[in-house]
Amino acid sequence: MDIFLNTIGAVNDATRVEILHFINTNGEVCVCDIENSFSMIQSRISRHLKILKDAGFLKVDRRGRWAYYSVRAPIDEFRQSILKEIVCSDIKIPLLNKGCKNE
Amino acid sequence: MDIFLNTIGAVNDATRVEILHFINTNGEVCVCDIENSFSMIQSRISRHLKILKDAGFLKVDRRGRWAYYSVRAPIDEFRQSILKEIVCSDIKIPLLNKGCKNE
DNA sequence: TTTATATATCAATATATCTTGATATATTAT
DNA sequence: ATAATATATCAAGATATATTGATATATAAA
Repeated sequence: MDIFLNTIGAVNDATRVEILHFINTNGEVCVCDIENSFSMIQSRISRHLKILKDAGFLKVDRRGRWAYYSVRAPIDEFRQSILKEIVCSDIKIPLLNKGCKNE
Repeated sequence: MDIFLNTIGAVNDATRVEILHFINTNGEVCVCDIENSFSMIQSRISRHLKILKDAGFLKVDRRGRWAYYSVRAPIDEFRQSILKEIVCSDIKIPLLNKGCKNE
């Protein structure tokens, strides 16, 4: 039950669904790209990324001072079906707007 | 987004997951059967059934003074995948304990 | 070593959701 | 018509979750 509710709880929030859809669409992005694209404060983004990662939807790859997030692969059938439903639900996401000052 | 979150929100609660699994396992049951099997007060059961029904997981059939709830059929692929995950998640449910005084 | 950038986490507040007990409505039996 | 049973809904309090602003840590550049 705990794992199920953790997975479901992660996508029970509009902000996280948008972020997940954004990463699924754009591939690997860093936190400041999301921050810049969504115009949200960094602590809010960071918190939601952690929840999505802990729920098994995202993985993170740290390189230099950046944390690159992407959809975990391979991903199990259930999480895949959630991602599919998000894609089919025609959810609006902003255009990718790179936010890093140096890279 | 609203429909997606409504569907997800319905199964983002341990009580509702158990009730849904219970109905999926036992077939058509009335509210007092659930009340009696789960030892929960009636208003709580009734509220959760409404949420599951409004989210497209359950249907209700009123006969006499009883309201019989069952899993909606046919059910779409996404809700089906959620039901499947609940079945696979080995969630504990009580035995069916009929609660109606007359029928 | 100092400064700027990137990210994570904490504490406080705001917001949403759940549980309970009371009440309302409907159906059936007496 | 009255009483019993079944179900739904509301208001109040309890609990959980989200947002913000502040702070901490780490990397890299100057």
